[in-house]
Amino acid sequence: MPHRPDASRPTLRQVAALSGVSLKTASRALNGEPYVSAPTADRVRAAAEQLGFRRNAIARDLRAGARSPLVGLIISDLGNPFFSRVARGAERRLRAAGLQLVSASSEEDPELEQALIGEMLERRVSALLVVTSSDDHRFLDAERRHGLPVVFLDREPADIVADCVVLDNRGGMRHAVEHLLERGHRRIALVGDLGRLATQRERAAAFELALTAAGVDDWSRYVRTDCHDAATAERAVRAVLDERPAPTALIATNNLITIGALRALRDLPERPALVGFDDFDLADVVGVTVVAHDPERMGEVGAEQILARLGGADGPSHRVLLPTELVPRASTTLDT
Amino acid sequence: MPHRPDASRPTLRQVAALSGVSLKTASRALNGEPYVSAPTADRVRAAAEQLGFRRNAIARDLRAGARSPLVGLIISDLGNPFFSRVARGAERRLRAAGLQLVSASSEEDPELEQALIGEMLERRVSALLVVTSSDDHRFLDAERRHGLPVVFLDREPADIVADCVVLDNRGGMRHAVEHLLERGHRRIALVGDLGRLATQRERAAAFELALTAAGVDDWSRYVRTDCHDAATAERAVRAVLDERPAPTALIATNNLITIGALRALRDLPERPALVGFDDFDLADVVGVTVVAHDPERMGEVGAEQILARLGGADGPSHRVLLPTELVPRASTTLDT
DNA sequence: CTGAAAGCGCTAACAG
DNA sequence: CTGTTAGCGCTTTCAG
Repeated sequence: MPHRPDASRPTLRQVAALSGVSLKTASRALNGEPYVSAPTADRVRAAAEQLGFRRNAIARDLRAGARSPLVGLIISDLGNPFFSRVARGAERRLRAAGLQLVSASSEEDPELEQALIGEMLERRVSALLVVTSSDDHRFLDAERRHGLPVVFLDREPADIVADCVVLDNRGGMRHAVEHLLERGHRRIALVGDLGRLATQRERAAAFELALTAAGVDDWSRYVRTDCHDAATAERAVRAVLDERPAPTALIATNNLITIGALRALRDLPERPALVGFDDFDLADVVGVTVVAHDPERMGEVGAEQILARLGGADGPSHRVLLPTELVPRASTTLDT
Repeated sequence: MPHRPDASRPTLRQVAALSGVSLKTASRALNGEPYVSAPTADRVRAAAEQLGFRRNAIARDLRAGARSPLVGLIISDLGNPFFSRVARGAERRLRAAGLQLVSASSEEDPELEQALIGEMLERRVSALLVVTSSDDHRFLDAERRHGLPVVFLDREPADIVADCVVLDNRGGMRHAVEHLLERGHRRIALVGDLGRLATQRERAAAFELALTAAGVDDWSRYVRTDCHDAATAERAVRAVLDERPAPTALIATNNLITIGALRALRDLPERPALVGFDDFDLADVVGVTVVAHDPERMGEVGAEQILARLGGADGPSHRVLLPTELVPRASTTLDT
């Protein structure tokens, strides 16, 4: 089918002309405003139908310097199930309020993140949800002061105070460590994501704290970080298992790392215990103990904060802490 | 942080005023157009910076009846890893061409799908990528004729001829069946998705064909369809395994169904062989034979077709068939 | 190199 | 109930 570059679409003016009314009357009829007689409205609607008219939202949004009914979501990677679920939750909640989600992946690159946010600001999105990879949020703060609701998801900014929805990373990690300590493990390895991510730092700090509190002080030799995909994690796990004495248990700080760990452990005759942060689709089937939480809920709560701000809520910044739950499964309850 | 409803943003006019030039000169400077002296340009840029100016893309796009640089993607569920990967692939390819992806979930509801498409058309997206849940595409066809590039992903429309990118569903299913037949299976169960989906119908048809060709003719008693989530699939699998004589093998027609099947099979003393359509994250670890393919590639190829059409390509509709590959793993190669 | 005028398609005011 | 006028913020003519 040939693509005709600009087969011009009918405008409201043409609909008005065809139905023999003024522009404004046509506008009123199609927007279901009051003060249009039923027959007139019908005539206009018929004309619109006949011409295949579609209101031009660009023009509509421009009117009165209005913002568009779009809400931007910046995530590190749409392909990661954790983030795609966050997106789904946000989309659902926003749609119910008549807003539409526009998401973009920053690929964990602060510069790309800034560029994407810039594009969204130009598009005059009504609000922004951001899983930040950056540590400099001054320019966003300026936008916020300009009246743009911004909610940080999953990763709390260190340099500004803002609305955010984060997981109970410390509590989750503490439970994971205690769970292993209770089962007699003392040599516990930690395989983690990029050290510059807030979530990662919190989880690592809680790991250290819990072990130190239990009197374990050579924990640091079993720590590996900066694994940002399953393949890197798989190698890191193999490496840390080569330490002597070998760790008897392993904590993976997110879903991707857990997958890498499972690959590394697959063919081992004697597997260390494993706890993964983030629940995932087959965790129950594979029998992996996890620190579970609800990614969709994160998106929903973020969307709700946005809606509250758009509705005029004026209070101080609000920080929502989402709970985590340790789900014990075979990877820590069976002896290998 | 208080949300000031319309703390008006600076406009180009204000930038021009501050830098003492005309509107048009400011516009030229900020858009890097030629014919602006370097010092003038610098002055304008400084003023823009100082005011925190951001070009208003709504106004820009309106000018010249232009379309927005947005491309719409309609998928059934952003939360499904298959579709989120398709989205990622499309996003990446489009972004490289300066376009931005806007995705929305139709939740497999034809009416919602149509509403979402309508919104995108109003927003004047440059093109549309759609995983359709509907069987009526006349209105989309009208838009196509109006000059809007539309590419169907994963599911080919039955009622119109259009650009599309689909999997080799028949080939994939045939290989799955043959793989099982070669291993001596004759009683093969099929657990499938909603019967109204094109992919599902193709896969089911190929299943029937391959079995009939092999002389198996009581295949239909082992077929269960309309499972659209893991929980339903799990129940369907349990039910079909209760048939007597029981099936010795099972084919799950997509990733969600495979997950449900794995849950159903988990505690069985004697597991039937299993082949799943769609590869998934832990298929290797769990050892599930799958009909694999590349969802990101689907998104990329779709995006490329869009770009070609936007670039003026004028040929007839193009149908791209993406290959599938049978990846044998323990679920069909080990005897239980 | 720079500026003034016109207008994209629509809706908010204000008349009739 | 309906029509006219103005203008959102920007870019495109077309003159300086």
